[in-house]
Amino acid sequence: MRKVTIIDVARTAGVSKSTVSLVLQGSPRVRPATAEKVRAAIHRLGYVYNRGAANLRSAHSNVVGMVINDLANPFFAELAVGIESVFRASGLVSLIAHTAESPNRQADVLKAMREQAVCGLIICPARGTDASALSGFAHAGTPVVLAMRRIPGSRLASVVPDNARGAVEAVRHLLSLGHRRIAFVGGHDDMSAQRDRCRGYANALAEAGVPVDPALIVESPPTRDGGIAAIGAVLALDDPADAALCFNDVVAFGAMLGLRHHGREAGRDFGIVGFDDVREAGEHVPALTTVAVDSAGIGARAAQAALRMIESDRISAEEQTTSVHLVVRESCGARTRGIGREVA
Amino acid sequence: MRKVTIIDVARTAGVSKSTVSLVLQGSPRVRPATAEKVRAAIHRLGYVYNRGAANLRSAHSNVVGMVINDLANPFFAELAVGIESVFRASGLVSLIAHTAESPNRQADVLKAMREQAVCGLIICPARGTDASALSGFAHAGTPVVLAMRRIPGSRLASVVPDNARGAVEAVRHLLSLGHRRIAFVGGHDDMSAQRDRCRGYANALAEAGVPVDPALIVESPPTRDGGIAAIGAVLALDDPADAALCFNDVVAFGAMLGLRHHGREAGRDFGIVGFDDVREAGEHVPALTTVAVDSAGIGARAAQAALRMIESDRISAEEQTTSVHLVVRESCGARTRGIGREVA
DNA sequence: AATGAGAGTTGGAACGTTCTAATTCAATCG
DNA sequence: CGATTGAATTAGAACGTTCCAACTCTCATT
Repeated sequence: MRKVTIIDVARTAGVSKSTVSLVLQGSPRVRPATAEKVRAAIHRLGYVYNRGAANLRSAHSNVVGMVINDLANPFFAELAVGIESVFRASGLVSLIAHTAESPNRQADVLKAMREQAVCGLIICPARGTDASALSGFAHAGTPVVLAMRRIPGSRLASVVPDNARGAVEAVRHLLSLGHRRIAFVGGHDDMSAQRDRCRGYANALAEAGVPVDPALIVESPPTRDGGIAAIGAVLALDDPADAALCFNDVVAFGAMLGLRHHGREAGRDFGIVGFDDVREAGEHVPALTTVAVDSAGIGARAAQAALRMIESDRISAEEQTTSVHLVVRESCGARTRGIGREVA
Repeated sequence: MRKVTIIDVARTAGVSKSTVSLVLQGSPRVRPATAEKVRAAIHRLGYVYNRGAANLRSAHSNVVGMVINDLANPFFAELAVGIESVFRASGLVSLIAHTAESPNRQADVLKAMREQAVCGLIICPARGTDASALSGFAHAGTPVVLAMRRIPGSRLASVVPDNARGAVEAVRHLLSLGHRRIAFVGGHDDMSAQRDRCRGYANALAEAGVPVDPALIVESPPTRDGGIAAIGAVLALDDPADAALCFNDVVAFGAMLGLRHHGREAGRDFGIVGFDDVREAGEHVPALTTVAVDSAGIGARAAQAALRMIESDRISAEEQTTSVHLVVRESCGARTRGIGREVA
C-alpha cells in the first residue's frame, strides 16, 4: 500500500499538485470551489501531509529542540511543559532530550538535533557546559535560548529567575526573625544559579552589617543527600549556624531531615528557607518557606523568545530575568505550625 | 552562507556523492583510505548530515513520538525519561507532547506526529481516548505502544503495571492489620488503571469474606483535592471507613490531609495505602505505605517493545504487565513512626 | 477588435539524501 | 592474451514537497 501523496490528491481532485500545495498552505489565491474539491479528495484518500518533504524544500523546519538536564525533576518537568505548550500553540513540535547532567550525552543529543534541522533550541545546559558546545547552532544561525542557567562567556539569549533578588529576600526574612548565623548550603559554584543566589545571600548580609563567614557557605550536590551532608557541616562548626538558605527545595528537604538527625527541627529551633517552591514545599511537614520560581513561566518565556527569533529570522542575545517572591510558611519559624494548611 | 551538503563534501574529497553517502552509513565497501579522505572533508567543511532528506528517501525515519497525558506529574516525567533514554540509545530522537488529559489536544498532537512521519509512538492516552484516535497509525503500519493505560477495544501493544495484584496486596495488608471497613477512593471508572485497581480491591475483600460495600467505593479526580473530598465522603457514612486504599499517591496525600481536618491521623487511627510510590511518599509525614510502580521501567519496556516492532517491521499487540510491590511505611499503622527514615 | 490587468492555475526545477544498476580497474585464470 | 572475477566507485533516478515563472482565462478598457 503506497503512501498517498500530494500528486494522488491532485489527480483525484482533477487539479495540479501546485494547486493542492496552495490549498494545504491556505493560500487565498485559490478559488473556494477548487479548494473544496481538493479538501474532499484529501479526506477521501486519507492523505497525510509530509512535513519532512516540505522542510527539505523550504529551509524552515517546524521542529524545535528542548534539551533538559534533569527531566525527572518536577521543577524541570514543569519548565518543559511550559516550553512545549507555547511551541505547540504555534504549530511547532518539540524534540526532547534528557541529559542527566552529562556533557557527553548532551553533545550527543545536540548533534542529533542539529541533524534534525531544528529551527530553534531551548536548553537548560548540563553542569560544566562550555560555550563552544553550542557554537554549531550559532554558526547555522539557529536561535538558542538558555533556560534557568546561563553559560559564562556565551552570547546567547537566556531566561533565568532573579536568583540574587530571591536570595536577598530570603536572607532579609531570616534576619528579621533574629537569625544571625545564616548559612548558605548546597549547589556547586560552577552553576550560575548557585553563584547568583550566593551573591544575593552575601549582599543581604552585608547590607545588614552581618559579616559573611566563609565557613557558613558549603557546597554540595543539589540533592537531598547533599542537603543532609551540608547541614551537618554547618551544625558542626564551633560557632554553628542557626538558619540556612538552601540552594533549592530539594536541598532544603535534605537539610530539614539532617536537622532532625541532630535533634533539631526546622521552624522551631532553626530557620530553613528553600528555593524554587516545588509542589511538595507546601505539603511538607513543616511546610517549607521558600523563594517561588515560576518554572512553567520561564519555559514559556524562553519559548516565546525563541519564537520571536525564528519568526524575525534574526538571533538576539536578550537576557531576561523573571521575578521571584518569597513564600513564607513554617520552616523558618515565622508562623506557628498550622494543620498542613499553607499560610502564604 | 549556503548549507554544505554531501555534494560539497564529495567535491572537496574528490569522490562522488554516492561514496560520501556510503561513508556516512559506515559501509565496509569503501576503501579505508577513501573513507578517511571523506571524513577529513566532512570535518573541514563542518558538514552536518540532513536526516530530513535521508528520511524522505528511505521510508524509515529516526524520530519517534511520545505523548504523555501529564508531563508535569513526576510519575509520568519519569516514565518519559525511561522512554527517551532507551530510544536515544538506539539513535532515535523523541518528539514529545503533553496533552493535559485533553482528547482534543491529543488529537492535534497525534496529527502533528503523523505528519512528522514518526516511526513509532508511545502514548499514555488522555482520559476518554477512543480506540479510533490511533487508527491512523495502525493504518500506516506505525507501531504504537500504550503505556500505563490501556484502551478498551483496541488491538495495541501495552505495558501497564499489575494494578489488580498491587491492590490485592494492599488490601490484604490492611486486612492483616485488623481493618474491616476498607474504602477505595479516587480515580474515575473510565480509566483502566482505576478499574483494575478497584477490581483487585474487591477480589481481596471477597477472598477474606469481607462484603464489598458500594458506599465505600468513591470516585474523585486523581488529585489532592479529590482525595480530600473522597475521604470526607467515606468518613461521613453511617458506618464509616477505618482504612482506605487510594487510587494513587497524590490522592493518598489529599486523603491524609482530609483525615486531619476531621481530627484523624493516618497510621494512628486510620489506615491509608497509596499507589505509585512517588518520591515524596517516603518523605511525607507520616511516610506513605504504597504500592510501588516502576515508572521509568515501564517507560523503558514500552520503548523496547516499540523498538522491536520498528526493527522487525511487524506490529504486535503484546500486552505486558509489570510487577509491583507493596512498600510498607507508616500510614497504615503497621510501623511506629520513625524519624523520617524509610522502613521498607 | 485589440490590449491590459488580474485572478486562478500549472509545469518543472529545486531541496539533500539513498539506492539500484552500471562502470571502471586491477588481479587472476585458463 | 583474452576472459572472468571481484572490489571500489559512480551516475542518475527516486522521495514528496515548495516555489518561481509562465500560462490561460475572463473581463474591463481603449
